[in-house]
Amino acid sequence: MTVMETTEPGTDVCVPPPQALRRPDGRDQYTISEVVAFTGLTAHTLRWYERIGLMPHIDRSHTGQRRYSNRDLDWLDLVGKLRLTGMPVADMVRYAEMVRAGDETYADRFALLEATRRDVRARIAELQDTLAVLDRKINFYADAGQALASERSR
Amino acid sequence: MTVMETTEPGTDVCVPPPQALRRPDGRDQYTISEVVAFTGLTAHTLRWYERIGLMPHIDRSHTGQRRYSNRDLDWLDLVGKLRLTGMPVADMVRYAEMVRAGDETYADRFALLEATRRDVRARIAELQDTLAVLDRKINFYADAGQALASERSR
DNA sequence: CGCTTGCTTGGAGTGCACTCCAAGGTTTTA
DNA sequence: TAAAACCTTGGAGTGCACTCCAAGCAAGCG
Repeated sequence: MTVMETTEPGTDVCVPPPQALRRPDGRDQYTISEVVAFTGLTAHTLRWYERIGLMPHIDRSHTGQRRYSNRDLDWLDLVGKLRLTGMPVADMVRYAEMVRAGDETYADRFALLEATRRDVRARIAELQDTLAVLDRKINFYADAGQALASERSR
Repeated sequence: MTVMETTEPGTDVCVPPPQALRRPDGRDQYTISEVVAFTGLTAHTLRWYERIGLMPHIDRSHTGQRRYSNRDLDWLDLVGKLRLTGMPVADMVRYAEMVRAGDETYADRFALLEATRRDVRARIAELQDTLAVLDRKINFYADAGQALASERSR
């Protein structure tokens, strides 16, 4: 009875989304469920993105169903990337608004992208720092494990 | 009258925490507000970490106030690093429980650290991918900005 | 035609990680 | 010694990013 539109929550142990399904080009009209398959987002989330102004206007079929274009999918790709950087959705909405506003926002958009790039570089540096800590700790655990093992066998 | 224990929310535009104040060694007793200064966490968060089992038992003064040790600060450093990786607090709690449980959890802890390292590497790769996208977009914007500027001056 | 599957809406609910509050006891500074 | 700053608790509140629900319309198939 109920709509089954979640992406299976069972077996997502080591698989990302199933390669996020490359979209077949040659078409420029996709239903929401196709977009779900391409992006790994849920239909809920896609509609929510639209409500909060994160999406441009999405075409509709004659019966009112959403028809996403390749352009829309490109935008969703960018949104996905920005999401990975930890950028708040509200900031992305502001960016989307600037895009809609047109040419006079070029400078601001440019600045926002550069600031984001700076943040991403900083986050990469932090993560590499963390990686170093993990490496040290893992080596320590490996050694300690050795010690424990030899103690046990003694 | 009220407790003033937030770290000033006004001017945090480009400063991280104020270098997170290196702790002066030679001591092994710190009040909660000193720990706030060292870690950049709020006192609220420190107490919350304790409630949920993320901290080992923290010493108390004879009147019941918390006295953090260097060991505790080291643990908070690790927690901070893990937090940067996006590890959920619940997972950190599980790790803390394993540490408390002792030797028989060595293998599990080792595995958890290695899995985390794998995740961190993956996230770094994602971010570098995103960086590439941003670079391309920024170059595009720079060119388009040039075009606009020359158009305006025409 | 009926059945299944898919899409629509606004609004309410969820989970996470804090964040704050009130009311009171403690410690430090003047 | 008095005022100011700091610490304690349990429980309630906040903000974000979804996530779900009910009720209903629509499309394809045997």
